[in-house]
Amino acid sequence: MTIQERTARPKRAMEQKWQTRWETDRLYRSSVDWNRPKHYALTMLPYPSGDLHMGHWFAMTPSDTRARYMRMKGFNVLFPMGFDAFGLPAENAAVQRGIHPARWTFGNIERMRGQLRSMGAMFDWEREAVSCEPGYYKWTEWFFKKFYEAGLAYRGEAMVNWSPTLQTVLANEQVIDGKDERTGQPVIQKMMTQWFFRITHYADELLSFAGLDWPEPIRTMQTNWIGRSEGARVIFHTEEGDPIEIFTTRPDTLWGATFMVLSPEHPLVARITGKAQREEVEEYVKTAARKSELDRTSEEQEKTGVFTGGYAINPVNQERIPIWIADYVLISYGTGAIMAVPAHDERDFAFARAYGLEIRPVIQPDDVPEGFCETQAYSGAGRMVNSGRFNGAISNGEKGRKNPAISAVIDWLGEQGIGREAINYRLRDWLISRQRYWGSPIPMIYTEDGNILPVAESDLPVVLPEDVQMTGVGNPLRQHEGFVNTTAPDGRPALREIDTMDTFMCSSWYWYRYLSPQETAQPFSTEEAAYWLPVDVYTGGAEHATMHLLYARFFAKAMRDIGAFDATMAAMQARGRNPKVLTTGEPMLMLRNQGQILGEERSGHFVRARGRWDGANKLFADEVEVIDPAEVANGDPMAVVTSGFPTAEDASSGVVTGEIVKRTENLLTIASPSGDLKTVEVIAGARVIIPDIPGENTVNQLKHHLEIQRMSKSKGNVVNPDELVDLYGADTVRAYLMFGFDWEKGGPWNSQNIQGVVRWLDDVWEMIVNIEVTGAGDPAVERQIERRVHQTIKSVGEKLEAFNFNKAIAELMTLKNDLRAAVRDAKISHGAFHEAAKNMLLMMAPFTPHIAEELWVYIGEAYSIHQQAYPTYDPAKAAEETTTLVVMKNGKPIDRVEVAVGIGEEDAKAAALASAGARRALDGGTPRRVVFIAGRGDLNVEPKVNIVV
RNA sequence: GCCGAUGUGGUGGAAUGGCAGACACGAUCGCCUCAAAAGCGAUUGCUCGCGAGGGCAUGUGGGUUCGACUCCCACCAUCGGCACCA
Repeated sequence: MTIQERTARPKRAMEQKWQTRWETDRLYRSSVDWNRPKHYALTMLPYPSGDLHMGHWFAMTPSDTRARYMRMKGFNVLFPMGFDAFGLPAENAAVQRGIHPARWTFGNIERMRGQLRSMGAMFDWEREAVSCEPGYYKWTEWFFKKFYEAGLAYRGEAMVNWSPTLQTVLANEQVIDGKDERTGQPVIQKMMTQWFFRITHYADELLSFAGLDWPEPIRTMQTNWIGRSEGARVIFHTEEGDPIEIFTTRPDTLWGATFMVLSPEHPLVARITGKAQREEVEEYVKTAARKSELDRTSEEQEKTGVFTGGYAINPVNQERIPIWIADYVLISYGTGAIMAVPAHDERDFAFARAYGLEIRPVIQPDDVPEGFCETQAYSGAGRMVNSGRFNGAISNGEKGRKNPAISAVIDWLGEQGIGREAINYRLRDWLISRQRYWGSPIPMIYTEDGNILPVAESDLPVVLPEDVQMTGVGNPLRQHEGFVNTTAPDGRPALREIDTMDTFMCSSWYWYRYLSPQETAQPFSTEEAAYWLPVDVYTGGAEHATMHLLYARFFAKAMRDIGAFDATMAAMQARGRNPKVLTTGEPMLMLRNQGQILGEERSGHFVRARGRWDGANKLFADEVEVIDPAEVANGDPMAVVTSGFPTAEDASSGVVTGEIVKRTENLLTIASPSGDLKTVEVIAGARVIIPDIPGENTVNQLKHHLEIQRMSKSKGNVVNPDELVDLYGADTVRAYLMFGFDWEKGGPWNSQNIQGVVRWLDDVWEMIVNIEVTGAGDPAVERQIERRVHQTIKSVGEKLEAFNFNKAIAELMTLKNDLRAAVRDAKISHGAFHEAAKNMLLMMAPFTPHIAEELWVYIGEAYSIHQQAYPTYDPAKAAEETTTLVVMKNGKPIDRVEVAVGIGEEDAKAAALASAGARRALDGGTPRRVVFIAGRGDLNVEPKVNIVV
């Protein structure tokens, strides 16, 4: 070994050199090649919010690593990228800063393109798609039109958050505590006619995940979201004869219905309300309109409701029962009305108790005495009672037809013409209308004589006009006459639909557009689709579990049913590929979710603020002094700030001490040693002393405490990837994100731990570039290195396939440690070292593509490393000769014995019992039992012997 | 509230029911240096013991098992989603 003159590991310049070269060589352009197996790797596309943040790197670079690995394993890989570019933040920017949504969006996209390139990912930029470009949203509109023509889109009523002040609809996130977040004015719930997609048509199909490798929790969440329940629809009538349809999963309890409850929005409410109750009912309806659905259905809420004065007739026994309204019944679920059976339903029970309504048991459990319904509802099995002809029928606690009582009652309801068997879903149809400007137009027109017609295909896209006034009041499209006024096919004037589409619509089909983003004749190219579809692996955040991923599945099924895949399937057939992968209507075969990167915890400045008290909790400060952490001897800054003051918050002293937990401009919130929060207003011209920062200090330099929470600009806890890339290089940032976290879990950012991957890459560089390996080498050490290389080839591959990026890098670090020890001890020849280094670089290439390429070329191998195959695992070379037999006493290890791999049960037990640890533990006695656990040579699992005493 | 997940050293995290803490960060000590940083070497879950060697430890409390971070039951805490943020 010879130490040469050291060359420091280059970072940004070297990385940019390779990025340019790869781009020039079109290394990552992917094209159809029927002679090679394809792999479509997709990662969720970003919303162009301004800057790429750590979360994007965390989502995309591991996905890139896995895509690169698949490429080295021989797949023809497609790994595209684009922008989900319509949405609310662009409108907010327009209203708040007067910048046009389009300019804001495209400016951000341009910026983010550059940031995405710095990752060194293998994105095929020729396939980039941007959802707010007419070439893209033409097809979003086209899908709407096709769905409409297929009966999958319709007009219906839905509640919106209506701001009377702004004359506009607000998003849920814009409503805080029932008030508009911007103006603080009240927001009401209002019914509005809007466009829906009939996703419920596919409810049953969406419950099937056959052939999909999706995480179990996601499948469970989707199943619960769809919420299929079996039961019956039953028609009650008011005394006046108006029908009220209800859905129940418990028709066997119909005889226990002692009242009905309508949702406050139910259309019959006004009709049945009696004169005496009118005022109270109207007041209640108004109050309910101010509440969110979440509040209304919360079990913690006190059940509220009012009597309408009306009565209904129970069709099974002709009983007259009162009709109430209550906000725990939602108009959007079932029929918006329920029969209330307080004896056998928790919520009905709580309501009946609160308003003194009758509770009548109709299911009698076998082993519980009479009066069992006095303290809580009973929802278990039993015999029907108080139910006329059905008395004695067994209700076995099962749902639907599996319950004999329910089954018998359903049949009887049908015979009597009172009701029928029915299935209800919690899933609601997809409301796609948005009363916003920055979205894809809905290609529909309204004629003078009241017809609603789709825009002709030749007239698509309906282009979003650019010359609008964004004021935050009203809908800008309504005020745009050139947009609103159009002509019907018969030449007469007509009005355009001014609602635009939910942005989930744009993101429900983008992976098809990636196939051919320049295509003008159809949404995607048939030839590309026949080769690449479906997506093989989709990665993204688990927060999209239900909505985006259900919409994506719905879209694929709807596309299938309108024939959008017919040509593609024919082309597949012609190529000898089974088109069945498209007939299932499933867009992605495999799904994996990453966790979230959170902000790093940071303590705030510990300060002494001096000034004048204004009441007990507020101080006007003319001086704020930060305690220098370096001066804190015992590590407790709180003790230092309080020292020297008799009482820290002594009213006469005019001093507040403690940690800044929050700062808004010149208002500080300070947590005092006792834990009390004090407000300190730093007056203009106050002296601010921060020892760390030389010169004159200002209040804006004071740091407040940061909790571990989502990174966001407003919280001031954003870690900027660009700065880290400048400092360490993209390889290091990529590797750290993959090594420092469990990818599926995420976690708080830690700026210290990145040193681990810095040293890893430094060591690899040092070993290959700065040390000349000479000498003969030690055959035993060289054999051991070869063994470790092959074990690592296997484990890194397995771990990457399983998305265990942190474990894969740990394996690579371990291999580096072993190789470095061999080099340091001069136990390896140049040839053996070269072979090991070559394999190690090939394994590193997917993770750290730039340094791998640089060193690959440095050791004299042919460019590019990214066109090489992943090394082949040789079990013979990986095999161990000996292994450690673990001797245990009652499951706890007490000794270890070196034995041959594959040792048999008898030999292992004998060796274990002969060990020093076993003799000590047994102390001459005999074990009660001896258990042998065989080793697994292929998995490097050691054999064990458990001695039970 | 409902649905889903998570909980392991000072920190990030490893462990098909079979050696808990791999791989790292940090810390401590030593080497190098005029010094510092970097680098190199060693130690590092807690605890009793001079030592050999014990005991205790995976959110809490139970259970199953020769053996439980892992499986089951109950509870606590935290995170994601709840239909107009994306």
